[in-house]
Amino acid sequence: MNRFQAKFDPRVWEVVANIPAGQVMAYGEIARAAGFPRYSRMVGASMGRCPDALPWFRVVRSDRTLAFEYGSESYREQSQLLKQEGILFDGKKVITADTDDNLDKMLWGPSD
DNA sequence: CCCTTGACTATCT
DNA sequence: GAGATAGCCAAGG
Repeated sequence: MNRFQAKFDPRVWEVVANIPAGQVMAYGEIARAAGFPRYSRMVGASMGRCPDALPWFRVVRSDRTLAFEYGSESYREQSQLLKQEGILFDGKKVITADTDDNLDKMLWGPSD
């Protein structure tokens, strides 16, 4: 087991694994959904060592840009995978079916 | 124990 | 809208 399994990870794993295809989620959103409101950086740190099974490419920044440097190899890999999921790009930003807050409701139900 | 670093975020200029 | 700042938590040197 790698460092991914440290402390809070199991929930993060679940949340990330449950991101629907064609949708993306921000680090902070994942952290919050997993029950760790301020752990966006920890999520990112863990994602860096995540197993292949995790759909890491569905994880983006809060502004919906990719976390990698624009044009880098990782960036292109992620963008390509996202495109395969049907996600389009608006320059550096990904375009999803809607905003990420509806994803929150998809996962946890319309609580409001 | 102090400092740096990191797939972050919100806020201010 | 882009760049700079401050807050944030954990891990490693």
